[in-house]
Amino acid sequence: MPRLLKTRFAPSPTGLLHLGNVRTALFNYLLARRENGVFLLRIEDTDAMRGHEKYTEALQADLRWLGLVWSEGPAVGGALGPYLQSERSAIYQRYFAELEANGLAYPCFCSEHELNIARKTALAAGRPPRYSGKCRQLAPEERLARFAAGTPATLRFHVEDGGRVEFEDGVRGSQVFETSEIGDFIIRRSDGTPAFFFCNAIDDALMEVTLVVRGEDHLTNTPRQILLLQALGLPLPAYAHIALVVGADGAPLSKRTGSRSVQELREAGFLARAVNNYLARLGHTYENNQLLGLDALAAEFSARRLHRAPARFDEQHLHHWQHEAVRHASTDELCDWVTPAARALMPERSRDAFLEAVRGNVLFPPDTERWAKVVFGDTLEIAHDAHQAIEDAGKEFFDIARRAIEKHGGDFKALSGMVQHLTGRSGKALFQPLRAALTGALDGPEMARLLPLMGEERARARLIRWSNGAGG
RNA sequence: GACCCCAUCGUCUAGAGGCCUAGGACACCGGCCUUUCACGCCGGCAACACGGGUUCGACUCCCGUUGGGGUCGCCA
Repeated sequence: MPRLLKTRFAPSPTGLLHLGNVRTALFNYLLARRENGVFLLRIEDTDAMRGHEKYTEALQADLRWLGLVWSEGPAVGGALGPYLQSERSAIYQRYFAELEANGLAYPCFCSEHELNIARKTALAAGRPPRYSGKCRQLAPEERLARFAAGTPATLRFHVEDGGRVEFEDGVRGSQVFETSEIGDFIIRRSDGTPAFFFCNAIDDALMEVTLVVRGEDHLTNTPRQILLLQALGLPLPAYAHIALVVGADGAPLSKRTGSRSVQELREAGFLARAVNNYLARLGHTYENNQLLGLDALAAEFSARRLHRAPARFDEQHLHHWQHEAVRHASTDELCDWVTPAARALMPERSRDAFLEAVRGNVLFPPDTERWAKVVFGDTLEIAHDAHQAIEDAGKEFFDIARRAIEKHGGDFKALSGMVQHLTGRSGKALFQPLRAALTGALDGPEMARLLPLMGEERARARLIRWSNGAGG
């Protein structure tokens, strides 16, 4: 009988969520959703660093913004909580005690400094930088003496040499690791807090997570967690390690290579649907090239369709999905999305028509504001090339244009037709100066849609400005 | 350094031995639409990292080389 699929996202609130993080969250969400399973959120705030509450809140806001709702975790609860690791100390203590009682873990008195030196010497000598196991040999009385002296101690999990750990990775296939390559690792820090390898694995088991989808950076750490879980007799989840996202230069994602936090993307005006569509296709493939909603994204998501090589972040692709998202957004959505200044400029009754007119030509809210100013604003900025086009057309041209607008109002086709007829100009020579004087630019949305929104008075004034002034 | 993972157009990718004259998307270029530009629509350019095998046949399998990524933390 197959267990209900339960995936999880277990971020550490040490900073804002970025593209790589949130992609992992998305994949977990999509998998759970496709199977009607559970998507769980757990906050790994063990080091209790300052500011973590701020980030805990921020990460939940980011997830909600993207629509990646969790059905178990902080804020929504669940039977297997608490879902903040900082509230689970008592649980961890039990397992530490069990491990120690069974002789599977031992206190280590080596100082950080000492360990660093050992690691460096090992590396320099071409040996693997693995813990020597020094404190494992300590006699009981020696341990007692150190404790009595107040020497700080960590707790190490003992990994026996000569074994092997095998598991099936959901995206990489079967994996085999020798235990001799692992070494004893720390599961409790000297300040008593649990280390990542430990609480992460324990919680997955205790919270009944059935599938762990995480970055490839955890692949070679997986055998440690399996060993731990086996030592404790806890159930093992299935694992799937996804390739990491790298920057345009192929190096790990950094601010330098365009990696931005989800918060920054949202503030820049990216639409959640654009981010989701981009991320779901980064290292994964869909037959459908249309903009998809989360449910459609989930329906065709498959771990088998995940590419195993690191994927490069490409801003152009993100922009493509942003363009699609803007194109398909409802006018209500767009109205919420534009800048407050643009919103203030748009008259209620021409709001929808305006948004429909410009949506194909805008990517971000400031772009919309630009057109709102052009269409509804009183002053007009004229770009250099536009100014040139106006001058080239000459004053007589605008005398005629003025008369045309007085006759035809917001009917751009009739207006331009009349100007063509009376000036003999057509094509570029006809439309560019008209567009330049009316909008201050040589490119933009269809004039036939902008002019009626602009209103006859505003348009007329803009044409008169370049004419001989007669009839002002 | 050891171990692990990976390698198809510039980028994201399809491809599970003959369906490949290597398909799609983004970008780019061209055309159409629009009496202008943009939007939209249509089309084009463009890749199997290299070297050995295995096979009647290799993008697909094996080995090596090169390149990239990851892990080996009292970070998660």
